Amino acid sequence: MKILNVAEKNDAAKHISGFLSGGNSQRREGLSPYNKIYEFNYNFRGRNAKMTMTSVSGHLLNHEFVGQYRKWLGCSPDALFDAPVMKECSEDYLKIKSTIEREVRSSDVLIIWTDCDREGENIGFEIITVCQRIKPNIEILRAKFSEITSQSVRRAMATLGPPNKLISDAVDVRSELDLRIGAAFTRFQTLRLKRVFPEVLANHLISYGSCQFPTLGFVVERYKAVQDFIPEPFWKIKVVHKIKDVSVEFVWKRVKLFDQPFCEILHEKCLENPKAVVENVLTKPKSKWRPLPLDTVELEKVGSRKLKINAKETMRIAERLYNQGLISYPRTETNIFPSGMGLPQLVEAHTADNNWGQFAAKLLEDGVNPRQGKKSDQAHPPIHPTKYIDKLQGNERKVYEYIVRHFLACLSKDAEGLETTVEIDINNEKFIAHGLQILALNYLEVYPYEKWNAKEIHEYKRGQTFNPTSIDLVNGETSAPRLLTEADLISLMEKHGIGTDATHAEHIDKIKTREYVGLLENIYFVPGELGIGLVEGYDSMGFEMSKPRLRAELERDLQGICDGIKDPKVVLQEQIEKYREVFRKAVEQANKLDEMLSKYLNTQPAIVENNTNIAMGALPEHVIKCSSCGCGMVLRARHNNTSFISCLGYPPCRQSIWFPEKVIEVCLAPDTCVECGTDVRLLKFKFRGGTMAPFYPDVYTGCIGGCDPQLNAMLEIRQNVGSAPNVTVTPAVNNVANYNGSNTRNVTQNRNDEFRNQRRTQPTVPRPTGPPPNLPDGDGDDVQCNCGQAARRFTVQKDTPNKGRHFFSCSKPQGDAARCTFFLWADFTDNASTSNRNEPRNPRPGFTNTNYNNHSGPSFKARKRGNFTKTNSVSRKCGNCRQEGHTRNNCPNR
DNA sequence: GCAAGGTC
Repeated sequence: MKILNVAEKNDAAKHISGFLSGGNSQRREGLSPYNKIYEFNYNFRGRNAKMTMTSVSGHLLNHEFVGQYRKWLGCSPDALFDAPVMKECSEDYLKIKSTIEREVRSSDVLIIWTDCDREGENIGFEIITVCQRIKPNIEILRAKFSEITSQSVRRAMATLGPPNKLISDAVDVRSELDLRIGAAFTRFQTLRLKRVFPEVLANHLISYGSCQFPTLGFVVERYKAVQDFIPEPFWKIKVVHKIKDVSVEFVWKRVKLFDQPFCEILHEKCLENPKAVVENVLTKPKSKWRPLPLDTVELEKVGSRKLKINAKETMRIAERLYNQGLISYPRTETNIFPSGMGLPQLVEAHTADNNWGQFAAKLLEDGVNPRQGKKSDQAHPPIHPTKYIDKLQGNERKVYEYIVRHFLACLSKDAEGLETTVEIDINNEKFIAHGLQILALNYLEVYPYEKWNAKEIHEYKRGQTFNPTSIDLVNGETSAPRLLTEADLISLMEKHGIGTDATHAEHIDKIKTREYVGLLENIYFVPGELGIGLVEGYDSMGFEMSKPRLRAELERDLQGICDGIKDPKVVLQEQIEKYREVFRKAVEQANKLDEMLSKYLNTQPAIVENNTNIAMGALPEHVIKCSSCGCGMVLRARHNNTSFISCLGYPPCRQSIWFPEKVIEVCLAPDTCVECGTDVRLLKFKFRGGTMAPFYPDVYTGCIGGCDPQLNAMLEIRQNVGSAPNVTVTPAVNNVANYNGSNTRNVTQNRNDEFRNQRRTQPTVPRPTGPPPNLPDGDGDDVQCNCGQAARRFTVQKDTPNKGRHFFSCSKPQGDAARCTFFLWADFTDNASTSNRNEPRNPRPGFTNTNYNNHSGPSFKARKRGNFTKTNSVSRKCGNCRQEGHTRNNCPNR
């Protein structure tokens, strides 16, 4: 028994196989240099199994538009709400995919070890998709683990279960929506605004994204709050009691008042009888808590706030440290150390350091005592050092040192102090003062990023009275809020669920790159003209494009999908419709965007029309669904006026159907095929005279969807077999068949019913389709080939839909130079009474790779035999019974 | 030339 295990990343594969094998796994190379293969033996369900463990690197497949929809001018941006999308493997990950495809061939079971979060479940299904294409019946199991420790992975092996499709579906919905909405608005904005403001925005990419826009929105909102702020004067009473050098300030319990005369009266009252009476003295222990184990968001915030390294750069450095094996995985939401982490050993490694070594040693003596948070992503432990090093420089050193100090601090003890609170009364006005005495710094000794200042206070006793040194009326005014720092922005994103811990820094970086925002004094975020113009432009239309609400609503729907309450198809469609409507109105009111941007860019807008047709032609209609990837296939013309059908999934999907030279013209007929369904459009052909079998008139409307194998054979329809496309049709939530939207579907359906009724009452071209006669290969009865000799009967041997079917061909051996290219299906000559039109023998051939004979030789007309001439004349013989006086359409022998 | 989400 062989079991293929696939983890989300190499690091996880390495550790999981290490734990499962007891450290006895063998490593070998995969096709991707970054994703190794680990092998070991394992007792699985009481049997000795050979375990193979490899990994992906995050998502293996990505949603992409297909064909011309990828091109910016290939379609109108609003078409992107319906355009076919597929999940495909990007170039960079082909080697990973190939490794998995290779390994699964010899495997009996597939175990998914991706991270146990939503994205992980989806990545799991991507792996499953790839594996099932190679091995459709492979048994699939999901390992669920909350951390990568020996105990946890063994428990996961003991509790294997099915993967959760609901969770994966939710991610697919999110991913498809992000693509459709992002691309539609980005193209619309960019293409329009470059024409409206050619001097300023000609070379700008003006992107929209469901995370980047709310992030921009936070910056604009705070900036406007600062701009719009109107200071308000206030007044308060301040009491100071100074003895020698120590000055104690008592704060008014009313804090401050905005009513000056009232405040003056209270102040006067205090001055009338200024004796302070101590009403209460309370001294109690106070601690300052050590930090929680470090997660990504905290690292980014501290990087920005304390180390003065922006979040993106902090993460880049952290990744580098991780890749050198110096720290644990830096993208984690976990702030709880799992049991069995071996924390003392990790601390031990730092005892030799000149700066924090002593602290580490003392920590070991006292015993580690990790503070426990409440968050776990069930995949990664908190960020911690995994190896000691003292040779780092610059920012790498700063980040590493912070991670080490944070690690030691969170395992240490809270700082301890004594806080004294003194409450006094001056003629019925209450005041309060605090003092702080620090007893033990504890974690603060190793954690210079936080301060805790002692505050001296005199000794007071309850009931004591004293005369304050001063009782002053102080005035001030309220001040505007601060502009946002990067740390503030990350906090807001986290609070509103914008992005993930792994992507906050990227969204912030993106709005900087797009010039939507800039930095003031290198710290504070301010919107640029473009950023504020866009936000206010959409605001003026009444859309909350830059507010977090839309994303939060989607998040609720996604949770509903995960919980099995909501249908992913419905959620996807509802969201698409919602944004399609917003898009439609945005296009309608695009001048508001122009006006707002004009104000901020200080440039007059050029007048452009309000539509989305920005240099793109009409979209081609689908002929048929691609048998390989499920996208639509469309009719295209070559330079030499010949036609072919190609998949919209090109280039990843290279399926195509080439028509032979006998087809002079081909175009779409108005109807779809009643037998093959609404996915298949009828085609109107014009054939070169005499090149087709007799019952096909020169102008013929037919179906290549599979219900008419004769037609397919005569048109030499075959699959262009290239490399297997690296595509997967988007499952469940989208397919090409319904891409025209519900209204169009109904119309098509109605039209189709009409056509079906017509076909019931009107004779149409019959198709000799019955089962192949059970004949031995041999002489061709009275059938002659183009050489004028008796043709030989053969049977299709290849494993195709035509397998077992008989055909006639030249009797000379293959390779003989004199051999002619004659080809004729035997059932063309059989009595059609054996056929059953309602049960086509090739229900959906899917353009198989049958190597039909080459028809480029002499035409049927040139190799005329009595019963194979054009049939569009009543003087010729019937294609069905070969009698004269009628055609196949009205053959009495059918 | 587009999103957001994973990760060497």
